[in-house]
Amino acid sequence: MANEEKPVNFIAEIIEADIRSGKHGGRVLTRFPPEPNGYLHIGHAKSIVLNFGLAQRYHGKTNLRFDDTNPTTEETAYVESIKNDIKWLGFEWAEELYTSDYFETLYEFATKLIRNGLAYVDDSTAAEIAASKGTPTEPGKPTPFRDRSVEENLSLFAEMREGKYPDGAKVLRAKIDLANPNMHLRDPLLYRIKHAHHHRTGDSWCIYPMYDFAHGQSDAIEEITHSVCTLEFVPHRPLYNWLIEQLEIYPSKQYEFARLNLNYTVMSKRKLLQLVNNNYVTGWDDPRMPTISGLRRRGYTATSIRNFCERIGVAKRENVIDVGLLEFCIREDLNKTAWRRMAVLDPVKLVITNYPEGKTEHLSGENNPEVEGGEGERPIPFSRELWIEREDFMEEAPKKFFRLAPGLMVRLKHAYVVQCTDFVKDADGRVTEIRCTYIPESKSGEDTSGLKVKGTIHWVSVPHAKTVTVRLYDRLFNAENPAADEDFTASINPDSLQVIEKAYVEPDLLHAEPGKGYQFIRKGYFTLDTGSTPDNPVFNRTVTLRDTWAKEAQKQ
RNA sequence: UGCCCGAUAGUAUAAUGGUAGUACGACAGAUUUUGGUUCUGUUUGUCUAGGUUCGAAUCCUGGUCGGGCAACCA
Repeated sequence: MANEEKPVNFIAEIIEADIRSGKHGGRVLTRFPPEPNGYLHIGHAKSIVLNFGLAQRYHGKTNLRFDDTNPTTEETAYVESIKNDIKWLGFEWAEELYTSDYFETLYEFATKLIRNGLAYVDDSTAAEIAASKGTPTEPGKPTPFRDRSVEENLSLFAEMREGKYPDGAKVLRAKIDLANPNMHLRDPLLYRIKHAHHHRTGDSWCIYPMYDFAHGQSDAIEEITHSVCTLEFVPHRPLYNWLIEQLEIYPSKQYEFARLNLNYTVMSKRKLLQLVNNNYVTGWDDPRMPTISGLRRRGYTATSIRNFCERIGVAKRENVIDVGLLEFCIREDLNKTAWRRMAVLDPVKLVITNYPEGKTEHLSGENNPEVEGGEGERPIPFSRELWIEREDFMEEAPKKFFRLAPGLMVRLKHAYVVQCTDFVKDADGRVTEIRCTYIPESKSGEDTSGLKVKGTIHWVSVPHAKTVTVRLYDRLFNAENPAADEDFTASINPDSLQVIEKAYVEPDLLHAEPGKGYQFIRKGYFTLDTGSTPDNPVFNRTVTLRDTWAKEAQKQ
């Protein structure tokens, strides 16, 4: 067996059984078959991790196959984004393939069915065909074209290909069973006429195969052993098998699992496209989108997404995963890898009255306390005037408030312990300045003060502070299941983006690298936005830190 | 009122006829120069009614509930 651990899910079990029994000669070849009509989202990531992961685990391979049979919605730009996302997630496909590469073969397959009396050209309109299919409880009836001769069907189908007919004039249908309780077996459509420009085949075709006459056939052509798809294709499986059998091609097998649903978001490409087109977001890669590119821009790592996909499991039961699990996964990864930096998002000035004016000390702080050695240190300038977070001061402190208030002491991270002596308010009652004294012998690393303070706060030296833009993202929807509403845009969160034009950060943050995660101490994880420039650095908040104090404060 | 799929803690997911476990969450505590991290503990579950069996989450039957299936989309 490929490895000693027990199978990770029911599909892995099937594969192991197949390997044991020698089916497919013990070979494992899966495929990931996106349609290039949109960007990949986190639901696709589940499928990618499943398909590529299964192949890796059992020493097989995975093909990337673009299911491009509908030229009116598909574009090369989508192809590029999809390839980029899969690579970024850390997977390598064996072959890059396109269903459109098989158009000629597929056409031959269709003529074989016709020759065997198993397919016919139908001149009925879409409405007529729909009506003649019956309903789930009533059988369908044949249309007047069902019993055309093989010769007539053959020449008509050839004429369809030649472009003799306009869109919708004729279709090719399989001749199966109009009374079958499975609607998909009631003479399904195989080919339709579409005089449309295809992103790869250009204008060489004006008839295009339907999904059911392309997918299984492509699987067979590639000799895919395990064709893994989502639950909505379960009723297609009998048709999948029927066509493979009649065509006498490689017996690929289809297996279905439940797609990923995440609460507080939408996952259908149609809805995501709507968010883009109606400018609810800035694009497919808006950091609030559940797309791979959006998550990446938000600061999610490939590792965290892969871990998430493994942790949610694979089964056939409908499921809704709590977005909190995704957040757990990114925090888990970034906690171990992100370099710590200090940034003040909502500043108020703190003056250390007993610290010499004009003096600067160069303190230092480790980059990553989670790693032995801290991955080195960066210098942090310290002076008499500092920016601190407005929420870290209260005129009157409630119980268990371990921050600043008159008389209270806190440690300034990587620096000294200070005690609040006084504060200044303006005419509107807004605090404009907090005054403290510092304890010189409490310096970090050489503290001889013996003081034990409950709280530590972050800060940035006023004269050394750099200014950056910070974008605070929150969930895009307030409803747990936005798609359940008649209009899913009704529950869009109006506060899903808060822009801070001027946040103060420690100078070293100007050396931030694109694609790297940073923890703004006590505030959350951030990453440089793709639109960031050296002149105007922009940081996106990936996720906040867990905040048990916020919960406590709410109780009070 | 046809066919198909499913039902295990709040959410997911394991247990493949033999002690219902794991993760996230929640709650409590310890540690902490991040109210972060880490550690410890607690909490909550087999849809229902029968049947088979020494023994059923697992097998069988009925029911209930949820989802899917009729696009010239995939």
